[in-house]
Amino acid sequence: MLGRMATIKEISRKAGVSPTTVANVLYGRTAKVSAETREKVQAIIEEENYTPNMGAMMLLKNNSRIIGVIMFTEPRKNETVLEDPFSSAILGAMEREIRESGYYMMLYTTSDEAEVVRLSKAWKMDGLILVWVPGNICRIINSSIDVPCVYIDCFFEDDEHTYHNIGLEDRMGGYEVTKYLLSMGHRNMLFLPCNPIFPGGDTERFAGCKDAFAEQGLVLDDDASRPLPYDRAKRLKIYLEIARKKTHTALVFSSDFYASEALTYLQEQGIRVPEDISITGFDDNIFSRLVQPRLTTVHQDSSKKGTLAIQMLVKLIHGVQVEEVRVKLPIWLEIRNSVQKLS
Amino acid sequence: MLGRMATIKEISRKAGVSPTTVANVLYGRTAKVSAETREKVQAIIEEENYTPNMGAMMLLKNNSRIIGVIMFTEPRKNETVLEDPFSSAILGAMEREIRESGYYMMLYTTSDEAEVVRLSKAWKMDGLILVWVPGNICRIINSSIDVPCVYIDCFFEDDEHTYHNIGLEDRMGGYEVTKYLLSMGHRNMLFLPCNPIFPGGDTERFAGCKDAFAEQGLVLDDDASRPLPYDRAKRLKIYLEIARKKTHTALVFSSDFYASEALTYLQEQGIRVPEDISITGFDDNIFSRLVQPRLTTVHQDSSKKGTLAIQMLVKLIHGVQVEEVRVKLPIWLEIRNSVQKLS
DNA sequence: CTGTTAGCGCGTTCAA
DNA sequence: TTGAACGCGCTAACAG
Repeated sequence: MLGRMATIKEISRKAGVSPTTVANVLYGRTAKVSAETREKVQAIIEEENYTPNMGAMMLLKNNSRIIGVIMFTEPRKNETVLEDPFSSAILGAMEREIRESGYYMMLYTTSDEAEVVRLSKAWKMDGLILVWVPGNICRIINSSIDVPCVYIDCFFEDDEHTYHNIGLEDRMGGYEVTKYLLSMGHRNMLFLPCNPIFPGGDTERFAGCKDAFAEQGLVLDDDASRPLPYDRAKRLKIYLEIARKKTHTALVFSSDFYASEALTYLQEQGIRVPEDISITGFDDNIFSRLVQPRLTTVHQDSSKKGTLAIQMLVKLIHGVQVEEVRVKLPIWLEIRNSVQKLS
Repeated sequence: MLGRMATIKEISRKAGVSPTTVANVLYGRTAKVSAETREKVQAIIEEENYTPNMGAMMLLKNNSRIIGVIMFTEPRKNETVLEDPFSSAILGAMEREIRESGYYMMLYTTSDEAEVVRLSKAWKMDGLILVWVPGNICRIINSSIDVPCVYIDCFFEDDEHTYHNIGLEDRMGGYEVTKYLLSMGHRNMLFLPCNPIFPGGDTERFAGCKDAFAEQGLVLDDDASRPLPYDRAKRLKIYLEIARKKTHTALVFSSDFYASEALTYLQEQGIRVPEDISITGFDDNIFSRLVQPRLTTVHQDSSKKGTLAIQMLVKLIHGVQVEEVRVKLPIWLEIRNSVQKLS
């Protein structure tokens, strides 16, 4: 307990045996140690609360039992991604699953693939979780890293590598919400993706919106998508501008976070939701149930993404073949009160 | 880039020099290496994207540059604490500060102090951040661990050890909000702490509530505090029961999370806020600005807690004396629309 | 002046 | 039941 952690050498000295004998006791090689010695050594091991020095283990086994969790931030985005409640749900689930699987979690935020490679090798990581990594960088990482990688919400540009990904029925999400809006009489909708730079989930969701239009023999063109900036003040300006123009009857957001931000702000500016403009979200997290009116939104299970990702990664680490390489978790539409029926 | 990380030995072999020469180049001992050799070796180092094996470093230096971030969960609380937006704000700030200070972040959730001790020693951690640790466990940790520890939102039972803590003007928070309620004519308030087990911030806040009453020559007795259970369904039942009894005119919550939960739920049950009952929050996070009416709440800067904690820890690691051992970050009352003026 | 050999830190296994 | 050797980075001491 006190002072520094006991080493095998110290324990062996206290017990008056060799380090090898201590190791034999530790690993239950009873055939190699007399019962008497075994008990004496065991007692000291417990007394000293012995745990191996992970540095020595790394050197010896060439691995560390560390799972690196890498959250990609975009270079332009200065605030930390972790503050998003969506990532904290995933993170919480991962921490738990990593710990319960007997691994350790190293958390790192970056937008530099070289750093990821260096980190994983310096720490002899057993595996990596990569969240929101752009497709071109996934390719670099997969060809530079030789330990298992599981991606979360990533989209890949090539098929040279086998990518393991935990994703979502994004396209179906866009489709479902748009189909609903159409059924409520909306024809002029605006899609507001979160992410101004990378193609990814947002692109898929917008494709789903188009699908719903096409199904009705209608066309939703590319002008109907307006990416949101990272700066809150700029976003608010955009919300107001759009609502005042009255060219759209419905705003389709790609996250509950921005949807509730817009809803709240527009109300403060005297614009009624859904009477003046309809709003939909995406995620079905706590935000969608706090605002008044409650947000009609697309449900997804964020924690499950984290849990599944770790379970898949641990399988890969153990060399178990994973049948489903690209998981797409189901979504469903959660209808509440933020959409107006148009006559 | 490809395959495993290059070792000094491999680089020395490629350059046709000894490992020592490579080390001399790495550490800029120019006097010991000819300019020609230096450049040749330097080129290979960069080409191979060399980084030291952290396991070897741990063995050599007896530290790891790992900062352990330990989130205490209560044994009864099964859900992960990380999903709380409050902890994600702190966490995000810490991740950033740790990375920018050149350390690595290992994240771990537990309620077992022995595990904390073992973890910190096995990994030769340079320092620890401990969040929401009960006082009796702080004592054990401080006497068993010989690396710097900085606590966040902890309360200590003894003065044998020097505890470094980043906390909040909790008592002042309870005082300010209660003073405001009194000024609005409320005399029957109920304080609803988050944490049914440990004394801590909630106790301080409640003491602040009593201070405000005492200042007016009034008494707030212990019945005016009702801890909330972790089970959501049970909480909702409590909210409704209290509101229906009409014995209290104001509910003083210890977090925006529960305050907005209650506000939303009571509204769904046909109870008007603040006309039928007033509600106040604590934290001033996004929740308080999403609900309608906006929550009157006590402001605190969660991210700053994380940043300051890491800055203090890094100082301690570097052996720098820290003048302010127990930081209490300021709070202020944020008045919005969830409190009714009583005549 | 330039470069090398030797040895430490720790846990594990093979050969003795 | 034990000594020796290995994995890797770093530095003190030493050789060319």
